Amino acid sequence: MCEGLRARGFRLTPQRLAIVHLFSRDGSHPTAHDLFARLRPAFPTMSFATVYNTLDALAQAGLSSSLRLGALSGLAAATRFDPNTEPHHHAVCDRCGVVVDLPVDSLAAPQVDARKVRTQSQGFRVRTVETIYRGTCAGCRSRPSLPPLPNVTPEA
Amino acid sequence: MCEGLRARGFRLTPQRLAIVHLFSRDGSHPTAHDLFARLRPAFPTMSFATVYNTLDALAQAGLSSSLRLGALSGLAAATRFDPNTEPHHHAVCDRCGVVVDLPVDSLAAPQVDARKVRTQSQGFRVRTVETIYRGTCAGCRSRPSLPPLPNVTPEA
DNA sequence: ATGAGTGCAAATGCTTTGCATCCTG
DNA sequence: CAGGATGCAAAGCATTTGCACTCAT
Repeated sequence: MCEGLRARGFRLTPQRLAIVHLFSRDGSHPTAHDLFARLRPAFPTMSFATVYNTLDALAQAGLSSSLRLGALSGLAAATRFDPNTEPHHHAVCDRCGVVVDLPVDSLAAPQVDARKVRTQSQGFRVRTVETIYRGTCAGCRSRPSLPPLPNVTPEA
Repeated sequence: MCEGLRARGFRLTPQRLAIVHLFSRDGSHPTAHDLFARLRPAFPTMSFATVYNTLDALAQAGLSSSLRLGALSGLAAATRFDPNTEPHHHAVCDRCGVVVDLPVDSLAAPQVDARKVRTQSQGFRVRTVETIYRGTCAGCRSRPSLPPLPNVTPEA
């Protein structure tokens, strides 16, 4: 992932290396705050600007994408970031907020070649397709009642 | 739509009637600010709280849904609201931000019964499916270069 | 009349920005 | 050693909330 940044002309600072190291192995779709919180111990002077800046650099290099899933209750909806560059869907748990990646063939309705489809009556040229499945994850289903629901990002 | 609100026990105030009247005929997926701006001339004292409150009431009555599509550039991503309660997809133009509804059968990949599918390895029980096609709309494709791109909500 | 709804303003939370300083390439 | 990157704090926005007042039912 670092090579990708370097190839694009981005400088590899210690902060970026740390962010990339953490983010690239993180399948939890962390928010900028999540990453920031985990980096602060090692980089007490780290700022949000740097986290966002690096995430943006990764996006420019095609090494990450962002997800806006909306809030669960009245909380503000933070952008979540995803290092998975393979085509995939997302499943979001309504209760605990966990987000899991789904390979494109794991459901009955694959998104296949819709990318090139030009939607008939509207003249749209489609470039990307994004499918979100909302429901309840296994953990929350087996749990008796709905727990207090902390601030997203479970099983961190 | 008003009946739906009344049936749910919501009071029909002049403000709500105006919001519902405007919103129910609006296929542009307006933001709260869009509606507010169009209502202010007739209701100089209208507040955002009332707009959000009414949109929330409509959502509770199952008469509208919300869309979080993310910002086009660095702007904050406003929630867009949709009075269309039929199952449908959304196509979003990367350039001008326009959002159009797509009937479920207008593309090769229908979302059909995925609602009841339990995604294999993850144990998720899926309740809703949401598909977003991103690309370029007919108008922007025919336009020579990329125009300055004002603050979303084109052809209002 | 009674409590849901309204309006206002302040608060909240995420994200961006300006600018002086730092440090990678 | 030049310009991209960082850190800090303040600014921006969308959205929510508290509270006193109003009005639909």
